[in-house]
Amino acid sequence: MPLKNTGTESLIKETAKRLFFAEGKLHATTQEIADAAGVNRTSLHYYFRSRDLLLEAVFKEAMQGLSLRLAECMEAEKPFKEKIENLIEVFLKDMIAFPYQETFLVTEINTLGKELMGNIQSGPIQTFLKDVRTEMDKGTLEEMDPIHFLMNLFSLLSYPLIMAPLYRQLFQISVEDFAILINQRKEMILTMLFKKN
Amino acid sequence: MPLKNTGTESLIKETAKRLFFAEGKLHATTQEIADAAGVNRTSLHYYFRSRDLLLEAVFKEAMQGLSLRLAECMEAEKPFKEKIENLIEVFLKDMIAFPYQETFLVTEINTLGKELMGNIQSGPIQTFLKDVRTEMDKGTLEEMDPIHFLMNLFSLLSYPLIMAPLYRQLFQISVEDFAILINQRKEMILTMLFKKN
DNA sequence: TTTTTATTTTACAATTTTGTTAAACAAAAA
DNA sequence: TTTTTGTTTAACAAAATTGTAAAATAAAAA
Repeated sequence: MPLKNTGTESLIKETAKRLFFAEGKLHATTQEIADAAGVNRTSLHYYFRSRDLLLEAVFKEAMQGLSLRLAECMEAEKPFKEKIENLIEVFLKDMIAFPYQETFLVTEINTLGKELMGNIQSGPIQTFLKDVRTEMDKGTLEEMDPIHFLMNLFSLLSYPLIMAPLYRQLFQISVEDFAILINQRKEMILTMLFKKN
Repeated sequence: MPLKNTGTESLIKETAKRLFFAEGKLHATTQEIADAAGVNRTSLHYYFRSRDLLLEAVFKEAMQGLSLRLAECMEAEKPFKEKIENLIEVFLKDMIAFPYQETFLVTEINTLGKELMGNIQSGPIQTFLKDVRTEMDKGTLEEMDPIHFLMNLFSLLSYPLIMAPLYRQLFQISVEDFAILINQRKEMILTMLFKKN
């Protein structure tokens, strides 16, 4: 079964991801995607049959990637604090490259429905939540529902990057100065999350 | 000049806001908006001329509202900590009602361009940033760029509500349990932001 | 080489979405 | 009452977007 595999299929998918996740063009048309990929729009139908199926493929891959990244960070064989440090680095890097990935996921869930996401491994997260609880018992973390701890972590990580265009206006700062601020956030988040003493 | 003022114009605008901001239907069509409002689609053109102009109206009003809410919270005649408490209450309430408002604003900025938002009063924010700096000098707040403090505040406030559909899956919790968690966040955010001693 | 097969493109069709024109309607003014 | 004016609707037109069929192309297989 000889596939020529010109790479067009993944080119289209990656281009769609770039438009959706990196550039925030959440309602990009098939034409816009094809143009950005430098291919004929019909190729998009050849490989994905319809726009909806392309979106579904993009959605599922993103979901799977997120799930995998989470699991890898959470199951790493490291002391708790190092795990968190690594997690911050990994997700900060991802958010800088693809700030609108999560936004895409949520809005697609809202429109296409939640059936799409069966791919989530909730196991690693549940065990990690227990690790968080253990740390709280040890006294290294403030007492709270472990879910709050994780939500706080991802809030502090993601939100500023998602809302960058808005906050640059509100705070009247340049793209460069904003980038500097973002680079300071890893350390800052760590001091926010862990107890001082 | 007697206007009959049947309220249709604002009905359309409020319905659009509901779809965009509350239900997260970020690509609602004019037909969907008209149907949701229970009016003929042509009325939408009668009052707003085009879809883009309706979006522009919605965008500008939301931006103005946000700016106003911010200014009112920040300029209030209260001790700093009470200001923050009030701000959390105000914005948490708003985020519960309209979780996708900020998402809408950012994605529209990305597509329609940044020309739209001239309406922002940056003055109140700038003076408030100085207040934050003063509090840090007093020692009630952790030392950091005041912009970080504000970004942290809004991150912790907004992000969990924006990403609720995603996080409910990741954490495997029901809508009800999630709502309970959200209700705990005001107190939790306060203890995260202010120094313990 | 010819044949086969996967891929790409062209041309066209169908559907969806938006926008316009003119008529119908309803309430206040004359 | 009739007239006027603002509002709503119906019917139609235009544009944008998606989808399909078949032809052209190019690379591997025979």
